[in-house]
Amino acid sequence: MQITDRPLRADAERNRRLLLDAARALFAERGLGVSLDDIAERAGVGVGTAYRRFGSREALIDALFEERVEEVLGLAREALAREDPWAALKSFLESSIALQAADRGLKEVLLGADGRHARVTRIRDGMRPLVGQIFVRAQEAGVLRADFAPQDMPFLQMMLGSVVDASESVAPGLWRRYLALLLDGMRAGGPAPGPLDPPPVDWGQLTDVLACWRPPRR
Amino acid sequence: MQITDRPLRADAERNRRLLLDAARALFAERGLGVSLDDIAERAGVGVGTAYRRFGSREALIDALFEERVEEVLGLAREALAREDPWAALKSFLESSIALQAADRGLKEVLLGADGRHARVTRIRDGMRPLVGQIFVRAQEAGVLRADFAPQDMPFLQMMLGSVVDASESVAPGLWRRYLALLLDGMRAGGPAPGPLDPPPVDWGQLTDVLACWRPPRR
DNA sequence: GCACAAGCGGAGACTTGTTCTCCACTTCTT
DNA sequence: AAGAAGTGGAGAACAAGTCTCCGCTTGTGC
Repeated sequence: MQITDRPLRADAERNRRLLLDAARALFAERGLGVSLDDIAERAGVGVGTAYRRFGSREALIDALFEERVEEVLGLAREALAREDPWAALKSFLESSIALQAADRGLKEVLLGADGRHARVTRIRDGMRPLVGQIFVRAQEAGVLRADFAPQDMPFLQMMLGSVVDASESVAPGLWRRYLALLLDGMRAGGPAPGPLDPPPVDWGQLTDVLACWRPPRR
Repeated sequence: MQITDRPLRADAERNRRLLLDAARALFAERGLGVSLDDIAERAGVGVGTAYRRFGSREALIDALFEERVEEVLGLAREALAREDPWAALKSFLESSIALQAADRGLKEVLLGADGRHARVTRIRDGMRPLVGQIFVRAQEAGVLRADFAPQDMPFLQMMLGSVVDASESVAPGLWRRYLALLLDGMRAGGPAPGPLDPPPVDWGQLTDVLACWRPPRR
């Protein structure tokens, strides 16, 4: 474990960056489950180097996601900045799922496999009031059904996340179809729902999707 | 591997049943991932016995789920027997998710982790026309939105399945809330949606749910 | 340039968790 | 009572990960 803050030698610093970059790419594409060995290989350095630099996979994850907390909170703030309360809700859901679809690792950090961890509670605490505000505003404007609650948010993420996981490689963006469906269910009053945007997958694609569906761990 | 069909000795037959029963219980509660060793332990017999009787975990799974295909198809037929096309759709969704919630192993077989397998295609082929009929009937009656398709069905199962997995131990039946939401999104015309039936989880429960959420395998 | 602390690579020890084998022993069956 | 059938469970074989160790290499300061 590296503790001192004496500056690293130039080559060591370069390797640190290579590792961080490799980790970011691998976490994004395969989730937090990737081994430090895999990351080291991708970075083109030995495993030993990876362990000397970060001590453990956990520490590397912390180093990586530290910087991204703000990015996520930013999406909520951006959504809140919109005039129209419904558009705010919609854009928040859309952008946060898109972020999750683009980065499996981030999704796993946010949904909190391992909720005890500080990195999770930090994000969650920052998020809660913002999400609350988005919801309340939409409900006061009468566009979001009154029996909906901010606690429902993570479940929407979960549901759409499961579609992302299953279908992203076969029909990327299919999740938007089900987001549209959910939004129609969440809408109170207002105009008739628009058409379900991405069309459904065809039977062949469906077979492919199900062929690589995997049950959740444990 | 047991191939001959000469009748088993009485004690061997009894052990076979014990194993099947133990497997059924364990698959239901923990999914297809349980090891044959675990099953043998639960059954109160040695591992050797389990392997002599079934040859492999796969063979045991086949033996077990063989008999349940009909049970699942039965749900669809039962739903189709209903007068009201919307009630048929609703009850089919409800009963099939309830079945999945009660039996993780069955869910994994149906959603097809391992779609190449014969047991899956059998169910799927039997299911397709029935689901198609339920959908078409609801659409012709003008109660199901026209841009919905039978291929959407497995994704509904997936989405609700992810809620089941995450929340069943903390807030059993919470999935009904999101089923109600989805149904409201799927409905065309007709009466205003009823209230979202189970209320949302509270913040404490949500923390518990997220604390044991696990990302999908691989 | 040279000395040497800092850093490196990656084989392999260790861990955990499976699947499956083997065979001395026990139990049914006739 | 004999012997065929069946049993249990230690442990071999494998898989996939985490992390250590140490001989060799390299950047840095003088």
